[in-house]
Amino acid sequence: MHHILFQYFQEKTGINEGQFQEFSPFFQLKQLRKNEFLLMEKEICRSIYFVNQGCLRIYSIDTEGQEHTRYFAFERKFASALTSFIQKSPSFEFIQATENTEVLVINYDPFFRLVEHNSAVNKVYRNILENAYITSQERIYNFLEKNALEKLHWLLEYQPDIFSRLSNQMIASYLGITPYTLSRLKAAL
Amino acid sequence: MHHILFQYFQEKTGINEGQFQEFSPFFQLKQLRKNEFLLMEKEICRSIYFVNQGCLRIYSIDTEGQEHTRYFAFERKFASALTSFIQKSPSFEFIQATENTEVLVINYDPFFRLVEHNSAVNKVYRNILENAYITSQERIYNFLEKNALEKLHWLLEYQPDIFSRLSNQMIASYLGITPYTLSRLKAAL
DNA sequence: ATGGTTTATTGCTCTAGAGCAATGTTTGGG
DNA sequence: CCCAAACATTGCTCTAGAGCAATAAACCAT
Repeated sequence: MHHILFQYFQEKTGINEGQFQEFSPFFQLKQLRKNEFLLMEKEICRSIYFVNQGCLRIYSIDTEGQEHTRYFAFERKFASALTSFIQKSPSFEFIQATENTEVLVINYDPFFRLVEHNSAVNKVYRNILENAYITSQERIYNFLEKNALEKLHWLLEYQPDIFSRLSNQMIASYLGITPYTLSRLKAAL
Repeated sequence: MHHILFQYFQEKTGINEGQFQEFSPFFQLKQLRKNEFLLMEKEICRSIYFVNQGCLRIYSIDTEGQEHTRYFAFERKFASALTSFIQKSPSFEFIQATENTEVLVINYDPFFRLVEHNSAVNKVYRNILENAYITSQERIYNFLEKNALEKLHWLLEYQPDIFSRLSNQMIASYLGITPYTLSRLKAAL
């Protein structure tokens, strides 16, 4: 069950199975049922998750009760409420499984010990941060520069699979528009 | 002139002056006049900059000609078009000095050699990435959850110094609103 | 299959903020 | 110190998309 994670590390760092096994026991398997939460708002996020199968949704709820989805982590993706995890601060984000999901979990202390002392984990963490940043930038510029229709086109082009696995409500909250607007735009496509 | 950078490294990693001098020659001093560019759109960003004195503005121009400012790097901050720098891809961002500015420059190859082989630089790079991500998130949630007036209040609270050093046009482009709206809101405060 | 709950669609109204134009104010180079 | 160019303010109009309400469709547990 660590096989997918090994592949991931191999691609990113070129390590072999022996080197992988030095730290793989720190990643523990966890099964989640649809809608189960890994993290609630205000809790400190103490783990990073690697999705073997399924999907995690990371979102926040603003003062008006609006949900804002930041990220959908599908297979072979790491996910965490990174700001909370890094700073050990209360999270403003929720992490929830959108379907039955299998994840590998690693906790803060072993993770950062490995970041300091294992060059493969160091490199993968750097890679996670780099990708988190780049994804985040892409999102900002999509919000700034695109209107609702352009955002929808962007999503259709770059993440079309999202439409078959997630509800319109979730997609709308990801695009930063209302489900009403999303519905109208889809009808007019 | 590397003194401020040494302080920065000392705070973040606890290294001493001897350890700092092992890599500090890779950072070279550069003087910029007001409005001078460090990077134009479509160029590949091949350096990271540390601001000794002054301010760098990182911004993009969208298809409608609108400027969007992502970041103001004041004293003691690192700045780069990170996405371009990391991926060696053409930048969609500009980097420009908003006033006469003194920076320390380090280029891609020596930088990443140091990231791999010098634990202080590795740690500082991780820290740059973590902060870049956290800042970026903060910005996304500010855009999603706040209206124009709330964004202005947020800026007044957390970065009030910006108002005395930068034009309203730049501030508006940072908040994602028009200068008209900013002007009206300020008048009504 | 069947009924009840959740989710999606669509007509209608309303508003925050964009954009233009005209005017006033600041700034810095000669 | 002065004047041109850049920058800021403000009245007015317009629009993308929010929000509500009513209806239709999809989903799920028994």
